[in-house]
Amino acid sequence: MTFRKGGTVQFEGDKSRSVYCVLEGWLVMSKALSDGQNQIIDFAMPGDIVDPAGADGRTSVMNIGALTDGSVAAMPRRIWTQMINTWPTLQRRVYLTQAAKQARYNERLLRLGKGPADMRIAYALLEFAMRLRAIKKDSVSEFRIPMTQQQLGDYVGLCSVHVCRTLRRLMRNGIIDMRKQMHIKVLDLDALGELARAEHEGLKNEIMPIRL
Amino acid sequence: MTFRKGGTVQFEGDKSRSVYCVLEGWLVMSKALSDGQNQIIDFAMPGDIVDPAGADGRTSVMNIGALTDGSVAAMPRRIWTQMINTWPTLQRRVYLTQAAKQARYNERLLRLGKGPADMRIAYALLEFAMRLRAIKKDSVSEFRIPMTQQQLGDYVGLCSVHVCRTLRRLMRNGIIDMRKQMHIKVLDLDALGELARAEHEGLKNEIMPIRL
DNA sequence: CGCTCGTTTGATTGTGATCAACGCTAGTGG
DNA sequence: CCACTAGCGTTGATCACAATCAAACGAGCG
Repeated sequence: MTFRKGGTVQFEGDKSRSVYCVLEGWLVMSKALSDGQNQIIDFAMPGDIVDPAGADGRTSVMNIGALTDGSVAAMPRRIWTQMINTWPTLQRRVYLTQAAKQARYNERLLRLGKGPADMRIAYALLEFAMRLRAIKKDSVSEFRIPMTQQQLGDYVGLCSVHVCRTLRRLMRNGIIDMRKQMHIKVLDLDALGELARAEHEGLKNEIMPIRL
Repeated sequence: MTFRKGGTVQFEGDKSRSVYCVLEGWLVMSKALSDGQNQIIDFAMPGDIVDPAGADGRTSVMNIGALTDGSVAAMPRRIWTQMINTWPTLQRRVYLTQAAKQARYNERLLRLGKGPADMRIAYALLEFAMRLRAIKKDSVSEFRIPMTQQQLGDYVGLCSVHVCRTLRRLMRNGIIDMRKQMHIKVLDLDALGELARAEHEGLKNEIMPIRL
C-alpha cells in the first residue's frame, strides 16, 4: 500500500484492521486535542512496525500521517498474531524492538518533563541521527529530516517559533549547521550530547534495537 | 521477593536479570538527570508486569523504587521468554497489555507536550482512578495514591509547589476533595474529565487492558 | 517536646507561548 | 518572463504560566 506526502494512513478512533510495516518513506503518529493542538507521538521510518491499536486491540489510538511519499506492508491483525505465535525468532525480535521503543519514549518523556528547549531539540537531533544511521549507511553527522519546524516542535513540545530560535542558537554556537531546510549537519557531536544530557554509546545501547 | 517503602528494586544502568510481576504494593519507575532532577516514567501496581531492560535486553534503562511495602515475583528473563513462547494466550495478553501501556504513555506525552498544569493533574487523577478500580473493587470516586505531591509532580512534569496550588484550585472549584494526604475523592467526574480533555469511556477502552 | 518531612502560601523570576510583521522560495497562471 | 500566492522560516515585542526562593505551618514520631 502506498501513501503520498501529507496524506493520512489511519485516523484516530477508527477501526484498525492492520499492523503496518514501513517499506519506504516516513510516517508520523500523532494525537490531537480538541482545540487543534497536536502532539507527535513518534515517527516511523523504513523497517519500523506500527500497530495503531490500543488496549482493546481494535481501535486506533492515534493518527498516522505521511511525511513523505512511501509505502507500507499492511498485515491483517489476525495474520500478524499468527506470525508472531509461529516464529519465536520474530516474536523475540518484536519484543526487543518494543523494548527499544519504550526506552526511546522514556528518554523523551524525561526531557519533556524536566528539560529546557535546547535539551529537547538536541536530544531529538541525536535520536534522528541514530535512527537514520541504522537504516542508511549515512554518517551520523549529516542528514535531512523531512518535516517542518512546526512538526519538530510538535514532537518535543515546543512552538515553531521557539524551535527556530533554538536551532539558530545551536548554529551560532557552532554545534550544528543547517544550509537547506532541515538539512542538518552536526559539527560538534560532543557538545550536542552534552546539551541533550546523553552519552552517545550508552544511549545507542538503550534505544537502538540490536540486529539479530 | 519483598520490598520496603522507599527502597530500590533496580538501579538504572545495572544488569537486569529478571522481569518482575508485582504482587502487592506500588513500584515507581523513574529516570534521573545528572543534576538530580528526576522524571517518573510510570507506576506499577499489583498485577502489572515490569521489564526494566532496554533494547539490548540486558541493561536496565530505569530506576525501580518502592512507594509502599510489597512484593514481586521475579522471573529470570530466560524463563519468561520461554513462558511467552510456550503459551500463545500469555503472549497475546502481554501484547495487549503492552498496547495499553503504550496508549497510556501516548496520553501522558500529549499532555506533557501541550497541556497546562490542571490538565496534567486532572488526567493523572483519572488514570489512577481507572487503574485502581481495575484491581480493587473500589469506587472510581475515592482512593488514596501512595505518593507525595513532589512525586506526582515528577510524574506529570511539574514542581511540587505547583502541584499543590493546582490541587487546591481543584478543591476550591468543588471538583475534588482531599482530607488526608493524597486521599482523593472525586466530586465532579465530568468536570475532571473536561479538564483532562478526556472522555471517560473512550479513555478506558484505550488504556485499560481487557480482562481475558 | 522538638524533630523531620511534607504541604501551604506569598513574592519574584524566567522560559517559552503568543502575536505580529517581514522575507524567502517554490509553485502557478497569465 | 513576470506578477501573484502560499507555505515556511526568521525576528522582535509582549504576555502568561510555571519554576524558584523563602518562610511558615501541621502532622507524625522518637
